[in-house]
Amino acid sequence: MTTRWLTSEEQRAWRAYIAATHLLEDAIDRQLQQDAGMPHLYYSILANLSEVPDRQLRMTDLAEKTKITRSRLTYAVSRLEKDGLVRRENCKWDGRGSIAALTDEGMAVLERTAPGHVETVRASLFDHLSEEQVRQLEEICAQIAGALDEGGSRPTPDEVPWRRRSAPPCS
Amino acid sequence: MTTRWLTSEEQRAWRAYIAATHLLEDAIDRQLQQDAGMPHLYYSILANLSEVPDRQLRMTDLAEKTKITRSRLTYAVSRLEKDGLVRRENCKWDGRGSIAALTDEGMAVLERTAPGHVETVRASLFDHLSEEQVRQLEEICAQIAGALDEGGSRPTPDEVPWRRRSAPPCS
DNA sequence: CAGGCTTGGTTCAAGTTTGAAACAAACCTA
DNA sequence: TAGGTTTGTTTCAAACTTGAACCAAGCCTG
Repeated sequence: MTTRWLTSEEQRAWRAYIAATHLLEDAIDRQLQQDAGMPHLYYSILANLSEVPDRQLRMTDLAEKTKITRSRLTYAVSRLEKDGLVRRENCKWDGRGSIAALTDEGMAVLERTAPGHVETVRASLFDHLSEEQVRQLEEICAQIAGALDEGGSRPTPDEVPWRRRSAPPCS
Repeated sequence: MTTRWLTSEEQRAWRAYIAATHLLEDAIDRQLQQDAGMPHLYYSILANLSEVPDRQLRMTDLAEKTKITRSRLTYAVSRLEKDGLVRRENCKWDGRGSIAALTDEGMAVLERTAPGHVETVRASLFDHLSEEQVRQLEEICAQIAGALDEGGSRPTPDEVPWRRRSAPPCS
């Protein structure tokens, strides 16, 4: 089949998307590196842990939540562990498993740096969008994520007792 | 001032955004790494060069267009040069300047791999959005990029004769 | 036109990411 | 229950990114 090239409308959207994501990523990373001494991804890991019961998660679940590869997560958690913000434990129910748990210090860092982070997200993103656009953005991103996430997002196994999931709060 | 936390609407949008951008980036990178042997950024560099008069650009202009840092660009161009896809030249008008020029081989690689890339962008992104949403996405991203790009996007100096700019085509 | 500031690029070390391979525990299935 | 497959995680080397120096070449201003 001959290539379905992008329409000029799509091209503009794609280019704007690339530019916006690069710039936004840079802004967020720069601020967090400054104020929390870690890149955004690492902050996200802490944030995700903080919102879950017992503030701990199995590596694979954490990778799934943050949409990153396992090896990337392993590296990140190792660094965070070295910094004392996360502790690794063995999974009691599954000898293969490994659990990342937020330490008190990790929680403290999170609490201390969250305001600055949120402020940056606001200043970089939401301050420039109308409420309507925020809704549109969510819808658009949810659709994209949903489509690309097949296989990763198999239905939550609530019937499996030892694998709790939880509800979402912050960044 | 007390922190303006995100509303739950904003939180959902932010999380969806993070997920979507991670997943999309991964999908695009994976495909290009497979089929073109280079990550998306490197492909973008070639693409940007291909669309500009004479298929060459000063490093700083190229960095500006792709929204990346100069040092990142230096590294990338070095690799592309090693691969024979880009050639470096000295800027005739400015002794400090350095120019990256797309080689014929670079152009060939681009032409060979563009269809697969476009197809992936389509399959990963546009196929999941309505025309209306594409417009919304562009508007949203343009606003974000515009806001974050101050200082980088000083008015195009058309009055400077030796620094041509040009119109945009593909990815 | 000398000294100093600015601009365009590169370099370097430290940190991060990638993807494939290695391991080990758990889960079959005959 | 032995052997083979799947699943959870780490490891390793190669590639990439970061940010702070650094080096030149232009651009003042006195």
